[in-house]
Amino acid sequence: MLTSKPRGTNDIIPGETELWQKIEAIITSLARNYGYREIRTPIFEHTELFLRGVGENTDIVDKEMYTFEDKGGRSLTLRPEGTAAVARAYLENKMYAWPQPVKMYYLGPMFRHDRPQAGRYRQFHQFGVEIFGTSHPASDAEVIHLCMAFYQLIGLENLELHINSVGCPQCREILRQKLMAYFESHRNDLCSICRQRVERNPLRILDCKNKICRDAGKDAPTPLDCLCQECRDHFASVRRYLDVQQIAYIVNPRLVRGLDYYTKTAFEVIAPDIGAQSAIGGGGRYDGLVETCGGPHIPGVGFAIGLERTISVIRKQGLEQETHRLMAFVAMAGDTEDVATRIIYTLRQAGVSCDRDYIGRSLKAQMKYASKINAKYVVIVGEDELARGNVTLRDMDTGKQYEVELDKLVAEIKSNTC
RNA sequence: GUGGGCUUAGCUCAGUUGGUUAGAGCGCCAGACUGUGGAUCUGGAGGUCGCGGGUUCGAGUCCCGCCGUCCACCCCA
Repeated sequence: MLTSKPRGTNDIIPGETELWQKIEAIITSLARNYGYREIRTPIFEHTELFLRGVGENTDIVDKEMYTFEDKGGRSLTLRPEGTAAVARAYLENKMYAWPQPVKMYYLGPMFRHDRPQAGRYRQFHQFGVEIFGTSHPASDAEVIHLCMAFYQLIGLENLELHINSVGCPQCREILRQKLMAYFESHRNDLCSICRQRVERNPLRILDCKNKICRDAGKDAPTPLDCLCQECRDHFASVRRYLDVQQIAYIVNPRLVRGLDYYTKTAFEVIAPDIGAQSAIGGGGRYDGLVETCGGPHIPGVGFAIGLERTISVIRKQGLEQETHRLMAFVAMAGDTEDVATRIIYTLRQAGVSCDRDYIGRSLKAQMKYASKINAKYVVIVGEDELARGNVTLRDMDTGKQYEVELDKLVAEIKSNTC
């Protein structure tokens, strides 16, 4: 259909872009404030990057990638997330030779071929940050702090920060063994889906929403039970930093993140009341990722925030602010278009936003239109006033109006608004 | 990929047991003694009833398929 957008995509139209721009402005200044610099990577990458970076057994790679062949027969994929590409760019641009750590942020569209629903789209937008080159727990905490600071600046309330540690690969393997053994003996108490998970992905049984599985998994080992000493210390340290920064969090031993590259710290921000897809942001540490992409062993930590979901919370909580209004509408009464045109030019030069009628409306209709577009002032350029060297300035909020000399118009509007 | 709901004007929705030219509210455009918005009143424009089949003398209405959309599952932002 010529008149319908591809499934799961969205037009962001006037009336909405204002909010996006505001969020983008917050992101830019916030990231700079924390010492992050922007990176812009391609919208598509070699498919291989995501296969290895994100993990072949993840759902993202398994069934959600927009993969296509270019004319040279190369397999390319629209990026389903940001971290793998940033890791690639880190290596390709030899950033390991830069002063470490390297702190970067990105902002842009991601693509996943999912079935759309509330809070889930095939093209959606993420704001994310990455720190490469340090495994210091303070960097985990900083990333979490930055994440929460973003929501705070946006004005969101009632968010839950869940944190956990999924350990290093060694801890994870121990956990896997323990879980398989545990759920093997509780197999009959699981839902049909989780029964299949026992061998395939026992970790996910932990956060199954089914009550039966919750009960069955009540005494199951969690990642926290299997941490090695190093991972245990790291997690404790991250928590201390969070405490020092007075960030409220919930330790959720059942928090398991879906992407293969996560190690140690994992966190997720939950917003109740926006439907089933309530995770508005999440992240964690990925010490193995750069190595997986063919580089040296370089630790990393970061997060990604879903902008559509964030906006959904903004709307739910009634936080949308009024947009910038047009300062002046220049209305014409009689044969005054030449003068009006010059006035518009002068106003715009002076930084006063203004507009005019283009379809030959009557003065009344021009007033009506000015009112509808919520202009602050109407400048009435009429023959009578012009004879006196004046125009009429009408305040559309108060309804008061008076004549102003032509060359004092800009100053008059500016003095009233500043 | 799986399941369920929904599809009539720009938007929200009516539309009788199937029966002539498919309606309302809001919005849009205009008018109410010709230079003044919001209120009120009046008028106007705007619909292949999502698409394709089928049943019927006759389908917006009943049946089937498809598309789209919404919600949920899986999973994730």
